[in-house]
Amino acid sequence: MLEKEIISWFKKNKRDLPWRKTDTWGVLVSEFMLQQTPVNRVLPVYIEWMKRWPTPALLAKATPAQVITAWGRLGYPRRALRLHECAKVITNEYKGVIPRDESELRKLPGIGEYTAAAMVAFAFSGRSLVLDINIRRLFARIIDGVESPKLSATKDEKSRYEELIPKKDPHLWAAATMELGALVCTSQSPKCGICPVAHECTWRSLDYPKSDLIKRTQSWHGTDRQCRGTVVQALRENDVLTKAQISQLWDVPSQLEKALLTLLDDGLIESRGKNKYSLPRN
DNA sequence: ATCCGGTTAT
DNA sequence: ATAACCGGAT
Repeated sequence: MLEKEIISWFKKNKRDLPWRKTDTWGVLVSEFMLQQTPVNRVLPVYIEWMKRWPTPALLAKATPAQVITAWGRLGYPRRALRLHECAKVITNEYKGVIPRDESELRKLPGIGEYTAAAMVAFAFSGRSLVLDINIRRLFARIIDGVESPKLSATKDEKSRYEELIPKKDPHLWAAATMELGALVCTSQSPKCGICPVAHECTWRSLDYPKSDLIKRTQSWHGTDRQCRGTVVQALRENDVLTKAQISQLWDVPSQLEKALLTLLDDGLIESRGKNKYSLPRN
């Protein structure tokens, strides 16, 4: 029985993560940070963040510059802005109370399909279909007998996995399958030797057929993303920078020009007078 | 040089 | 459906 084995494995082996013993706001902050960023990198930033802004109302009063700076080098700083916006909406339109309803959660900035489901499960101990890449990979293997899931979850995948959610403690099922996927059924060199359900894993029974899926690896050096990241980091470290100073940071002027425009457009930087830039101050 | 990860805009 | 969006670890 998958459910019993996975949940009992979870109870014995789960990591002691700070967002597993906090309030709904703490869970929300952690989910934003964990979108596209591994646990180890999130941990220190999360701790400081919650110390500084322990409620949505407090974060709502911060400036974008403070928020972007506190986000540090987690990557994709638009997430920091969205979390900030989210805190403002929760404060102003929900009286500071994070909604428990999945469709309400979906309306908030930065909360998509995954995060809404994760909040229902992890913040409210409710029933929802939580499908992150770890859970999808775990199910692909033990249920479907393939090494890797599709790029995005199909309707078929969703309806079949929906039926696996137990009536009792559905949130434990979400947490346990995610943890098993993250710690044991890893993408590279899965630890089948310590897997509580190795004996009923379809992929294993088939002798680990390889997926021929080509997973495009995103390049980094010399990309627009690296250029943007370089500019934002420089502005974390300097209140104001002239365009001349910023130009020193990147050797392809046209690319830098584009980065400045998109950063302005995203609200990640602002123009301060003629040819000067800073993080947004209000 | 490759790996790991959701949301949003088009 | 596809593209754009980060950066530390290995």
